Amino acid sequence: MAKKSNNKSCDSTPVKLKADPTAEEFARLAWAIAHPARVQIVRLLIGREACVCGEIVDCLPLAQSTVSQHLKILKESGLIQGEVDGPKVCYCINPKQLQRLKSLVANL
Amino acid sequence: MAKKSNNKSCDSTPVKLKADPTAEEFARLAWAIAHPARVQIVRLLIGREACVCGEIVDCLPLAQSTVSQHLKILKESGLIQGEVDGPKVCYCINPKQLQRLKSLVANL
DNA sequence: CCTCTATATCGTTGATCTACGATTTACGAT
DNA sequence: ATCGTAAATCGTAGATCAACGATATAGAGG
Repeated sequence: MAKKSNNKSCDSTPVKLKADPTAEEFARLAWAIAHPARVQIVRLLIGREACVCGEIVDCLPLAQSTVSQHLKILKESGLIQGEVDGPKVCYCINPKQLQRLKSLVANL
Repeated sequence: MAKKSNNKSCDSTPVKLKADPTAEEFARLAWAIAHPARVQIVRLLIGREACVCGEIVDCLPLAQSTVSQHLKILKESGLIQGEVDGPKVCYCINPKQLQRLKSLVANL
């Protein structure tokens, strides 16, 4: 292929950046925590090791169904895990995925 | 066991968590970078010191107006800065705000 | 079985995002 | 003054989010 007459490359990339899987993973994780309620939930779980869903609901000024939605989003991102404990559900941080997020941000 | 009629505190917080300014700042910054295109823009600027808007557009598979929108979002978050350079605009990272993001995530 | 509690899911509403083409604005050069 | 280029903004359409109340589900206990 002929070189472009006007070299409009960025860095050493000759063409447009394709969908970068790392960028997408980064964006997915960043988005999961990109809401004040979810930041608070994550912080709460980091500080408590584990927490029953009802306690989380009591800590936030949101309806139970809304909190449940946020928990679902965090769970889908892998940042937290939920474990059924009788009629309740106990949530905790997933240290591995949290570390992944920290690593991605630290290496920016 | 009597129902904990009023003691529904999490941790040592006696009542519902109010809107936490730090959580909101965190969410705002995380949200700014919570899109693959914005991740790529930030990475590009970190690796290049500075970059003219047109080069960024050429690096992404998006229309110029869309890239301009993403740049605006990043600029509003403080993560990047734009400086007019003749008819062009030169963007660069704002190291202070990037450090703020890193610090918030690292201290999770 | 029935009931109570805890949680998830459904359905809806309004707000916000994302993308684009078209237009406008700003600046340098002719 | 006019033109051309670079960038921002406008206007719009479709998708997704965030919040809620209502409802469904699952397990514990009477």
